Amino acid sequence: MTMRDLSKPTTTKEAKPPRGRPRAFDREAALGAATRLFWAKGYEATSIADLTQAMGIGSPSLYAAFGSKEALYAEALDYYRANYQSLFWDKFQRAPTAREAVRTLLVGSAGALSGCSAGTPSGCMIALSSVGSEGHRELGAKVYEARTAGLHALKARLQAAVADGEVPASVDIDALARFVAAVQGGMSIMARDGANQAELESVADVAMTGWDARIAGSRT
Amino acid sequence: MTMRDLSKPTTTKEAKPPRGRPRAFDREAALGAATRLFWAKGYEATSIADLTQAMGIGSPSLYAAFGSKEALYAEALDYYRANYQSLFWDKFQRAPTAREAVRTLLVGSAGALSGCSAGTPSGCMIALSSVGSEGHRELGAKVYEARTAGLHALKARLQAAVADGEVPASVDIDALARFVAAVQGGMSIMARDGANQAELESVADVAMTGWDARIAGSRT
DNA sequence: GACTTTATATATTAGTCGATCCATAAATCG
DNA sequence: CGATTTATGGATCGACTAATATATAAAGTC
Repeated sequence: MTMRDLSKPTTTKEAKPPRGRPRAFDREAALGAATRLFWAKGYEATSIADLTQAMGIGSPSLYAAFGSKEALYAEALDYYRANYQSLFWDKFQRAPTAREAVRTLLVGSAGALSGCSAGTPSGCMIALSSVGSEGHRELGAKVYEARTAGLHALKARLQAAVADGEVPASVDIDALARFVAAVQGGMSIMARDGANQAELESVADVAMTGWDARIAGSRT
Repeated sequence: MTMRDLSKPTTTKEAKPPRGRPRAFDREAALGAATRLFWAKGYEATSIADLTQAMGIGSPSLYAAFGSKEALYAEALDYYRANYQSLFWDKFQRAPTAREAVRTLLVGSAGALSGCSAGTPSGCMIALSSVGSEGHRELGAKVYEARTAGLHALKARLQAAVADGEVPASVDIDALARFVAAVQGGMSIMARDGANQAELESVADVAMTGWDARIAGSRT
């Protein structure tokens, strides 16, 4: 007669616990710990021993839950995008104008990348990942896709702005999008070197000056 | 009686060959090969076996000549700066104006980072190095110094431009220098993802628009 | 020539890597 | 209850890691 009795009867899964011994750790929390470790140290430099210690589990549990180090890294990339990168990309998507979208993206990046959120490494895990150069082709392709997704989002927003009349059609959309992506990537490198939020925001500020000049200049 | 007899008598070193068996390989060439391998794969992912194969020597010769993997990487950083990075930083130093210095730096970076020079990896070895995050503190400090050296050169050139009257004193020197450094760093990330020279040059072009607007805007 | 010094090639070191085996524990099913 | 299924902890696997020991080779010095 409680709400609990009716809360999930229509969902096909999760009604019954699985057959065998239940997992003794929180899979999501362990994945989060692994993500932050990969984020801070990179793929190659992070060992299974490092991971099991940070996750608080034994290696057999790690392999049972995630399959392999590569599979764990792939899941960590998804976890990062969903739980950290989305913070400022969501604002980008919701902004009313392309200019405000880019501005909030760069300013939000300045805050997030400088490591203000306690317990998170500095810089973007995806921008700074070099797993593709280290000989892991599949993971490299996944990181590459994640990186280009940002560039495509910028291009799409700019094209929409051209359609809306916010941005003149004479603007080089690709160049402007790549410029914003490059500034954001550079901010990650500087963040890893210890740049603080104010310093990164000043970069974003200059970049917005460039944005405005580029759009104003194309009207001639 | 030949020129050779007189060419180096005043130099205290290199006159005589060293005492024992002479080295059978070209140390500089081997260092160059090691540099390009570290450059392409990063420190952690490059093994001694990879290095000895690329350098064409055995591991005892490597350790006799360079000391350790870390010492070899440190020398590779110096080799990179002297033989690759100097190509576009020299132009920066020789440019008559700060604007031309920055422009030639970014355009030169676009060419060099996109891997046009045959046989060199894409992107900047120093900008993309994550050796400091991988737990190697000394090497990380060396990479950090190399990265900040570029930023300091930019600041110094801007200050000189202010003294010359090229740039108004109201300009935020630090922000502008960091902006240029960030753009250059972002270009390295894009280069590693396969961006070609024209794409990187378009980024440099937008960045220069930002530079001009920033300086013009500060006059108000 | 004998002696010293340095470099190379082969083989090997102790340690760490990612990944598993095994025995035991903890749950559901019948 | 026994049977089945899954998870865990400890031990361990072969492969690879950075770094060396040993023996031989090639140079200068005397």
